[in-house]
Amino acid sequence: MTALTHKQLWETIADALRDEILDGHLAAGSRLVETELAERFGVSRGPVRDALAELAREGLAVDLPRRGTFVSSLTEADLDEVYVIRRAIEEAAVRLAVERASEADLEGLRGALLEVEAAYARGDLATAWEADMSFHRAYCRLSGNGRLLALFDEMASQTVLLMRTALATRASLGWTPPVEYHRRIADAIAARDADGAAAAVGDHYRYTEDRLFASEPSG
Amino acid sequence: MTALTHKQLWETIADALRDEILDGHLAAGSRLVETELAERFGVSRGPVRDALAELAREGLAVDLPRRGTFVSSLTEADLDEVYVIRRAIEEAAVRLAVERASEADLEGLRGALLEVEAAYARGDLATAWEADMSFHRAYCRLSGNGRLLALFDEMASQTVLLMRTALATRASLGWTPPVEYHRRIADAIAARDADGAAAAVGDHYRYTEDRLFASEPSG
DNA sequence: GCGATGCTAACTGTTGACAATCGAGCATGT
DNA sequence: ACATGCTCGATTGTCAACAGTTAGCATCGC
Repeated sequence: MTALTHKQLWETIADALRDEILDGHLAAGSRLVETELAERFGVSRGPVRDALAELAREGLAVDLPRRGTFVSSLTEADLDEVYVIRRAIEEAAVRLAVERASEADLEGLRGALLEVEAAYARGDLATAWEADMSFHRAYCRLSGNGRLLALFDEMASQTVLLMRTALATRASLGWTPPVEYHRRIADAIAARDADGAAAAVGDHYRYTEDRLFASEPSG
Repeated sequence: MTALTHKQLWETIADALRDEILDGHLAAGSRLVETELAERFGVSRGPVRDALAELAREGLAVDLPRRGTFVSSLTEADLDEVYVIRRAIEEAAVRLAVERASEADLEGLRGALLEVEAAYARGDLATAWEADMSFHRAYCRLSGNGRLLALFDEMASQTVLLMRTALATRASLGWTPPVEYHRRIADAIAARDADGAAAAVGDHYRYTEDRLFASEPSG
């Protein structure tokens, strides 16, 4: 807690609180008192205030006016909501990407795809997840729609957020990398096949949601 | 500027600034100095700070760390971006609405539709616009996806925001109410026809975007 | 004359204190 | 015993001042 070069102070506070909430150290419904937190972090209430606002924006906390801020509980339904939105915006994204992507863009997309496959192949789940997200982000960027990309980023962070809750165990159980879907998406974009790309994205998410929600991993 | 019962102080400040920006009194690129604004509104820098953060979230201003806040310029491209996203999430919304809507829900949807048509019929553009938005919001609510609804609300406010800029004149020129599309959407949902509903939403937005962007309103 | 360096002014990020507001608990009246 | 009103404590919303940083400019050296 010493250096803190430039990375907005309240951002680091938000990170710390986010970790505590997701790790279960702060139970759902707990009160987040500005004064307490300010003292605990050794700062004033200003940055704490901003951090709480950020958490509220992310859905991790809820702010009752004149009452205080409380940590909200996240369930599987939340993750389902996020996936529905991701599917919708990514289908739109690939349709635009098909029209706008240059050859260099397509090359970059293939590169991202290879990274995902390589990471999965050598069993490096951590980087595989990151590369996975980067791949999705890549074609969202190719859409040329800044707001769409920002939206994806928001939903992506929500995804990793929700994955870190109780769902984490369950999600990691029956997980099989959706690499083939990724390849289908990339190929369809390269072939300038909008419908095919959108369908591939749809199949990707149907597959993922089935893995996560449909059946209990009781075997 | 006296009463201000409870409606968050910074919200009224944000409203005032938003108006000034959209009315052109604050040119794009202008600096929004916290101290100045605080003095102008007769408050401290705290609420002003929150108001500027809100404007930044809305995309009306951009915040450079340690530099200040500047009003950003909005173009037709922004409105196009918003419509792309609205179409994507509303297509997803109607698909969900088809599965979840009760008979009472469908009745409410038809009611909203009638309000839109009535307002358009008697030439009351102002309420027609509001009713129009309410209709769209209605089926987004029926999706049962809270995040999706929140997203729609955000995009809806962005729409009215962008409509108030220079686009306002242009938009109001060649405008023809897309009532038939509304009816198609409502009917498809009532018929539990997911593909039809999504297609209707798609056609609606294709029509709207054509009206707005495709051709200059040069007669 | 031109580039680098140090200064200055302005603005943001942060701080600790003050005031307004809300909920809980208690006293009081019925 | 129950409802009602009041007071008190706790907590947020707000404020004015301080410190750190950045951009712009003048000065100095080459």
